[in-house]
Amino acid sequence: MGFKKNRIKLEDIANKLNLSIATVSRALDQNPRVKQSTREKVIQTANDMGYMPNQIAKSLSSGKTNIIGVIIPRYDEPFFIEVCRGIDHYVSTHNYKILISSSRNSFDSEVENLASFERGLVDGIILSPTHETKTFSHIKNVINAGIPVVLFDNIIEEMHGADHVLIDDKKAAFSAVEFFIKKGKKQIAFIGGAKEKKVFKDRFEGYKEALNTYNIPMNQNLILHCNSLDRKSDNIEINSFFNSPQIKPDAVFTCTDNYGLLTMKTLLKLGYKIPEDISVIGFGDLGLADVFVPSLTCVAQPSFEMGQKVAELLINQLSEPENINHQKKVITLDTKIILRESTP
Amino acid sequence: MGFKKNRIKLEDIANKLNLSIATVSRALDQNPRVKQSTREKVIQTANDMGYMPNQIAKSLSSGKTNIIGVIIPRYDEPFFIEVCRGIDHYVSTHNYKILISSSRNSFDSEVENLASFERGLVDGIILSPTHETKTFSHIKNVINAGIPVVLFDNIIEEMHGADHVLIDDKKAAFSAVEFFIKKGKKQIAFIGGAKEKKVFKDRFEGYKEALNTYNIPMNQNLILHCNSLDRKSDNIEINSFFNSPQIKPDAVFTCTDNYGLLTMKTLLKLGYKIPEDISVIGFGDLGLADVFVPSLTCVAQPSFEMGQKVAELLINQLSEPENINHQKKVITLDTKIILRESTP
DNA sequence: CTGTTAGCGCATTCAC
DNA sequence: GTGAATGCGCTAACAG
Repeated sequence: MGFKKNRIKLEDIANKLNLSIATVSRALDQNPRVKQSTREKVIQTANDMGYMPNQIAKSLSSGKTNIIGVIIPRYDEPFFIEVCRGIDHYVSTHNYKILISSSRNSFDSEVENLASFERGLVDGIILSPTHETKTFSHIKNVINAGIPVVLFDNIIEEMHGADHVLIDDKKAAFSAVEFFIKKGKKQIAFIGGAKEKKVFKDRFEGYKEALNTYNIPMNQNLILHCNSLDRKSDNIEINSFFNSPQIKPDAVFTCTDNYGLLTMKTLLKLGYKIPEDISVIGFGDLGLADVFVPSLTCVAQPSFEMGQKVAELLINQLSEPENINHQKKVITLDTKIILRESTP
Repeated sequence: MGFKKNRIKLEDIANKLNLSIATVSRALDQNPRVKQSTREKVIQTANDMGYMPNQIAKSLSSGKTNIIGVIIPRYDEPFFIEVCRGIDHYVSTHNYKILISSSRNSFDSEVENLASFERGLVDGIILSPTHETKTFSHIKNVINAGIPVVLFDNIIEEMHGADHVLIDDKKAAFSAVEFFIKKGKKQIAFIGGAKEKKVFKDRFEGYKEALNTYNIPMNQNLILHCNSLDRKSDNIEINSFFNSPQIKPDAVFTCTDNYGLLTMKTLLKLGYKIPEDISVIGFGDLGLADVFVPSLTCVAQPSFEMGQKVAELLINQLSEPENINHQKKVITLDTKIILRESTP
């Protein structure tokens, strides 16, 4: 039993003032059933003695910790950090804190993290599933255990049993490609990530649909699905893609900002002029899209807002009288294209 | 009193097996003082019944939460995220989790966050002080309350009462500027941030000392201390700095990667060739220093390692028999220059 | 090896 | 208005 020094507790205050613990507790709790003069005395002595309530004891007694658990696939992705900022921003005004952990893009780790949160440490959970996550039962279990879960990004059909927030990836990609087409582009390349990941699949769908809609034949040589997980390898893949002689795109739609920047880097090195010879659109609008020369036109994803929204959904569930028959909510946020120098 | 559904507890298992709660607890706890057959029965039933230990109850009883509180000045700075990754990496192997909160560069908020952690939620605290933080008493208080605190980055003298991890900012800046000088540069510009911030002050000292050492006169027109707090305003400041006609530097040392990238952006727009006309060195080596065209030479700061180290110091304190007369440790990590295209 | 008992610090019901 | 008693779920002495 490790004890934090000689912490002051309610009992100490009670003894000093010849009051009961209950009264001291009530006095500190804004409970009206206590004389004004007593309250003042209690508050005064509490301050003098340097009293700090024990959050753990409070939690055990009250059944709530005022902590929200957040599970993201990785830390080093500005998108997730922005979402976390949004979450933090919202919940902090409701007296909650967030406990962030990373699943490191591993399903097993996601399950582990959930289990750890289920041990009563958090009142609710916000989760962004990994691309390995194909099933929903681990999440369902937590919800059944009485802990609300709200999801964002990368949601698959099976998960529609929980509230979630996402953007319309297909539509967003469609509009970016449509933008190119309307500018007269014919050879539009697509650069995405691992095909198993829902968001990349959807964006690819949007790409295909745009081409279809405008009767532009799809060319497999203009399509790249990066499989690597770090930027260095991405760079290599993208490099060799554009170095292939068969490829002569006049526009590139990339599924992340990083892909967009790496694409521009590669193209510049190859002597292309952007946007004169070729245009590029990225996806996300975080990080340094606006710093690069030329700056990168992007599909802007409302990350911060997504965090706020997902937090709002969770807090709402937490303050509902009882989660009986909670009506599942799906929120789709809008994206928009931010025009910069990489497009005409 | 909000209750999590009908959670299985030790008592339920005990009842079902006609055992005492204590025995069940011991069986689940790897305690050797329990018959093998009993242990197996208990573990089996616990699994069958879907038992999840209540972390809060455990914490109250044991006096430790296995949570480390982390306070950083802001989320949207890759440096801090990297440090957090390092912390997480280290503590997760020691069965700890991290609770991150941001002081939003405000001293008051830092104090608040500390107080909140002092309420018994965390076993130890890792803190990176804001640049507003000029005093140490709020930290001292927490330490006196028996909660170990380890600091990193932006440490001032007064704080030497706590373990901390930092880099030698002055030396790092000195070596970068020395690098320029040895390449024959004479007009070396300095771009830093708010002068109140310790790290910027130290880097400026290093800059001055390098010039001094090599008998190069310092030119006030070549020095910029950015006062803004966001990238957009930084951009404006840097822009107007280089647009001033008096300025003709042949090299620029910047105190962050972002300043470095913004500087290159500005210079490229002005028609400079990098590194032919002018060289640039950034500081940090995070984010997209290697993606930019040209890629940015940097003083590399070992952020992830810093996180690991600071976590190690904290965990060590937590596992010491008693914090009696703990010998304060100061760890200085090495930096190195990563050569890229922005320098000859 | 197992059971009994007594906390951990606070909130809350029920008396007075 | 205030106090005494009970419980939150689990750990850890102390017995046996």
